[in-house]
Amino acid sequence: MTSRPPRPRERGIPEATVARLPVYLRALQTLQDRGTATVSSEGLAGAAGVNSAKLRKDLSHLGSYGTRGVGYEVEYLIYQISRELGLTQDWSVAIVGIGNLGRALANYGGFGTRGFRIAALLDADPEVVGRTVASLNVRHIDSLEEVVRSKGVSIGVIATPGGSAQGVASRFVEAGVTSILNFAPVVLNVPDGVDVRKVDLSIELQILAFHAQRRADGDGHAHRSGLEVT
Amino acid sequence: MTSRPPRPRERGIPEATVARLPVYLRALQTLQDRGTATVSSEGLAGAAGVNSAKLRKDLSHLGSYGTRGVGYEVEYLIYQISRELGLTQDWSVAIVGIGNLGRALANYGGFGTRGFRIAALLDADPEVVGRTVASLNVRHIDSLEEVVRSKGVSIGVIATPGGSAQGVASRFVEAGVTSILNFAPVVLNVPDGVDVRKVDLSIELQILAFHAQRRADGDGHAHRSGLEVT
DNA sequence: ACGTGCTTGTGAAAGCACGCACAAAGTGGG
DNA sequence: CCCACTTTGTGCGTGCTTTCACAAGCACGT
Repeated sequence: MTSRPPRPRERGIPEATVARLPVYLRALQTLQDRGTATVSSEGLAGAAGVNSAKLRKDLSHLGSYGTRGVGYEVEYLIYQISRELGLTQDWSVAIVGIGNLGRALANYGGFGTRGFRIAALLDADPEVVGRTVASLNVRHIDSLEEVVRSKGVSIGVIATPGGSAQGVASRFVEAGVTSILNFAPVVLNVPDGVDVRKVDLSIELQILAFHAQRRADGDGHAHRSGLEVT
Repeated sequence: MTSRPPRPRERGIPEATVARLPVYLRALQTLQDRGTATVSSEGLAGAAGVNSAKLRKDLSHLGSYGTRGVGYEVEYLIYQISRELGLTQDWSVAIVGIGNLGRALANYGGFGTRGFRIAALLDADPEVVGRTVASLNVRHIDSLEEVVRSKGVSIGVIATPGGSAQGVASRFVEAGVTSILNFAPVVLNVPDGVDVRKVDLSIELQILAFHAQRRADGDGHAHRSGLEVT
């Protein structure tokens, strides 16, 4: 907002930082909704649940967007992080598997404020195909390739049972989708150049159980809190 | 199965390893279902999507459960990992927020084969309270404390809208729950000694978008695939 | 009984990530 | 104009993670 950034970035943001940027972004949006115009690293770090030095180092990877003695301008920083994450363009998302989880995803309107548009819902069950979910018509899985092409889908979400996941993934890849978010409890096999991220409910529970057990039998010392899925 | 483990473990499994154990466990169960009795580190690593040296080092933290020249006995290793993760005991789980996501979680029967029992479903909406979901009666959120006590709930799952999440978390903590799995898009504030893990759909999408953008504009070199949520 | 072949378990090195602590830089008051 | 105060950006030490490479160990055939 002040002047044009001299050197926007120089290729090479650490993976750990990338994983935290969305958290900062959300905290910033909350602040903006409250009418806050400026925030210090300390304040933002508190809202995001991280150390302030870590926050500053993370932000320094995108450029020098703060003002010493003052802090960061909320609106400007939102824009810079959004741009870095690629949210200034629209991403077209297709969800396969319209069970409870698929429906939850489809109805989860606020996908990081904007940047993501759910372009299609697909399922194999003839009972589900043809229904309307989140004001979208559920189409049959056989039309996956056609849908990807016509809607320009660039991100595929897999919310099917484990058994069907690999097949769907392969079809996504075949159709040219190179970003996949997998909710099915299987390890997907994809060629190089395809980016797969996995979200697994039972894995998270198992990690919690491990720490709970550790606290229970070892006992004595408490465990650090605020663990994040990074 | 052979002989009793001499030194089961010696307190201090790296966090990164703990996060991968559930993945190994699932891969092992898949192998067992196929009737495989023995597997090499190479084979298991392939099924779990990791480097075989990493797998061996991970397993070495639990003890020496392999046989050189042969590999690991599937059944025995399943038992050891389950025990380490604390899955040999039963964990009682309560889910708050029975929207689409809450229902998806409630119906997701195969919680890592076993170890987790969904003990209660809670919601604030009078429209939902009293209904039956996954053969459980949905109770009102006001009975949270009573339910935690009577059912011995040790893990709380929050699947509410963001606005209600902190309140629910505080009530869980107040009631003595020290493990929380949070699906709401907010940073929870909890005292030390409480373990919070967060699963956030839109954060995962944003990370995918970042890599996709990077591939698109920078282009040239492909990006490593098979990223996991660790 | 012994050698061959395969696989584990682990020392060592390289790479990352985190957090402290401070210099650099900007603001505002006098 | 200068000084005191605030907050950013970062150099550096520390500890964790990953990967390589190989010695140690076990099974099996002869």
